[in-house]
Amino acid sequence: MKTLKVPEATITRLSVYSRFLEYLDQRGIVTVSSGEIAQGVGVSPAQVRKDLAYFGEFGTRGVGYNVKDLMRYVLKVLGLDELWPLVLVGAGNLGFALCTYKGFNDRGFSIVGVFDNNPDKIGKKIADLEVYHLDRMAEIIALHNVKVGIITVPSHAAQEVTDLMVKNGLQAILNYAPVVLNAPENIEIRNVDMSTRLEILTFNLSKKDYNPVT
Amino acid sequence: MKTLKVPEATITRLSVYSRFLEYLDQRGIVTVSSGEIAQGVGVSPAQVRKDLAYFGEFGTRGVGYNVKDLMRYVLKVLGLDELWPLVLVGAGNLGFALCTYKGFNDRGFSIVGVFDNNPDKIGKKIADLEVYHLDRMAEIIALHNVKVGIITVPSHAAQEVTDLMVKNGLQAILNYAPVVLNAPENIEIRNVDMSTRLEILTFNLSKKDYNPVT
DNA sequence: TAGATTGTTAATCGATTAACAATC
DNA sequence: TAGATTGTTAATCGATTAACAATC
Repeated sequence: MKTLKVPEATITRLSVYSRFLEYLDQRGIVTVSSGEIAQGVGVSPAQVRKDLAYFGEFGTRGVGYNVKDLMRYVLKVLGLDELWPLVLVGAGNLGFALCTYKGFNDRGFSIVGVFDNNPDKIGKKIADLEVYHLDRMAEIIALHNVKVGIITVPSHAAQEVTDLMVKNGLQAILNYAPVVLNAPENIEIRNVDMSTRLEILTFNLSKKDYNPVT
Repeated sequence: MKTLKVPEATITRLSVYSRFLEYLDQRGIVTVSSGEIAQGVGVSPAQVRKDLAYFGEFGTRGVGYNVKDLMRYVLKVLGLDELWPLVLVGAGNLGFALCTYKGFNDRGFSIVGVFDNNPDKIGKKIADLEVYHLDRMAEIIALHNVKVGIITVPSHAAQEVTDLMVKNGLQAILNYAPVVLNAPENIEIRNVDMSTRLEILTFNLSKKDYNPVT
C-alpha cells in the first residue's frame, strides 16, 4: 500500500468531473477527450489528465476516455462506490434542508440519524427520520456503522458536538458552523461555510474602487 | 487605482480571521498577535501577516494588532462594511434554510426577494418574505439595487436562472446547484457545493485501503 | 535598553501548464 | 500510415514559509 500525495484541489475537481461525466452519459455520449471535459468544467486539458493520472491510466491514446468507465473509476476513487451512512446534529432549518437534500442521496450519502438537544424538536419528523436526543447518538452510530457526522448547530455549540462525535468514534466531520473546530489529528474535518463564498463575491465587487495603502 | 493581485485563499482566510476577531472582541480582548490569530484559526503566523500585508499595515511592531480596529479593517476589506441586498431563486428546502440563515444577517447580507416558478410556492411566506414569480425579479432588483443573486434551484434549471439574473443586471452569483454555469466574463460566479466537501472526506476515509495503479 | 512582534524579502515548496514521446 | 489524444516529464508559475531588519 502506497500513500499517495494528491492535492485537495484535485479531489474537488474529480467531483466536478464525475458530475459532468454523468451529464454526458445521460445524453448517450460514449467517448470524451480531456479537452472536452476541460471545456465542460472550465479547467485546462492538462489539468484533467494530470488529475486522472494520480489514480491510473483510464484513457486510450488517440481516442479519449470511455464516459461510463471513467465515471465509474472516478466515483470509485472518491469512495462513492459504497453507501455512506451519516448522522446529523442540529435539527434547525439548515439541518432540515440537508436531511431532504437530494444531492446527498444522488451521491450515495444517507442520513440515518438526526439529533438535537432541544426538547421541542425531539420526536419531530424530518422526512422519514425522527429527531432523537443526543443521548442516542452512540446507539445509532453503532447500529449503522456510521463514520461521518454533520454539524448544523449554532457556532457556540459546535465544539461540544464535535467532542461528542469524536468520543462516539466518528472519523470525519462536515461542519456547517462558521467556527474552527478542535479535534485529534486523525479526525478529518472540513467546513462548509455558507457565507464565506459570498464574501469572496462582495470582496470582488467592492474592490473595484478599493485603494490599497501604498 | 491599482489592481491588486490577492490569492482567493487569502480572502477565504480573511473571512475566518474576522470571525475569530469577533470572538476575541466579545471576550473583551484588546490586543492580539499574528501568532495568536494563527493558533486560533489553524494557519501559520507568517500566513496571517502576509494576508494582512496585501491591504495595509494594521499592526504595531512589538505589540500586535488592536482587535477592534483589525476586525473593522478586515470587514471593510471584505466589503462587509456595507449592507448587501440579495435575491434568491428556488424556494425549496435549501432556499428556505438560507432565507432564515442567521449567518447571512450577521455579516450584513439581507435577502430581499425570493423567487420560484412553481405556482404552488408563489405567495407563500418565508420568514417575512413572500415568494414571488420569477417575472418580478427585475422589479425587485431595481427597487433594492441588488447586485448579487443566489441560486438554489435544481441543477437542470440553474443555467436558465443564471441567464435571467445576468439579463437583469446582477453582477455576482452564488450557486448552490452542483453544476458549472456559463456566464459572461464580467459576472462573478462561485459555487457552494453541499456535497463536494463531503466527498473529500469519503475520499480520505476510503483511501486508507486504496491501491494506486502502478 | 531588552524583549517582542510586525512588515517584508528571499527561499522553499507545491501545483499548474507546456510540450512531446508513446501509441491508438 | 496520418491524425489524434493520452500519459508524463520538465518548465513555469504562484503561494507559503523562514528569516530578519525595522521598530514599538
